[in-house]
Amino acid sequence: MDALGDGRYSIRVVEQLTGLTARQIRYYETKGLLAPQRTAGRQRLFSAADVERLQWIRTWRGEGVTLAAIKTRLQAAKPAHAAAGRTPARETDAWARLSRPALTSLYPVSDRGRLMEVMEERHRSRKDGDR
DNA sequence: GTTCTAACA
DNA sequence: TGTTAGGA
Repeated sequence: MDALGDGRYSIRVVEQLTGLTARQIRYYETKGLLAPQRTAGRQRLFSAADVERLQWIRTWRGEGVTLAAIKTRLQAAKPAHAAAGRTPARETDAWARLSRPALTSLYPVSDRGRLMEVMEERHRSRKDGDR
């Protein structure tokens, strides 16, 4: 039960992808850090964007950033222009700083295989020293 | 069988 | 946070 095939992931897959526990993921949602869509049965369906947000949450949390501060960063990073369906006029906003460059910095790899390895490493460190 | 919410360890 | 109860 993993890939839903259409860019949406079950919470279990998101656990593997982010190295977070389902408990944490649900908790972050209650804190308003993300709002994955739901199935009719109320099960969460995470988009790639949701996964990306969670990866940032995990990274920042590891740096000691509080959830409140992370929420602010994510809100700043949230591209209002995306919802508006147009390109942002200013490339100097938070979104521009936090998107491509930051992700590239976190995962300086271009092949999916290596990316999965990196995430797996993070997943393994979840239970111990990484906190 | 998987995920959900709520609540307690 | 982890874990479990009790449902959907």
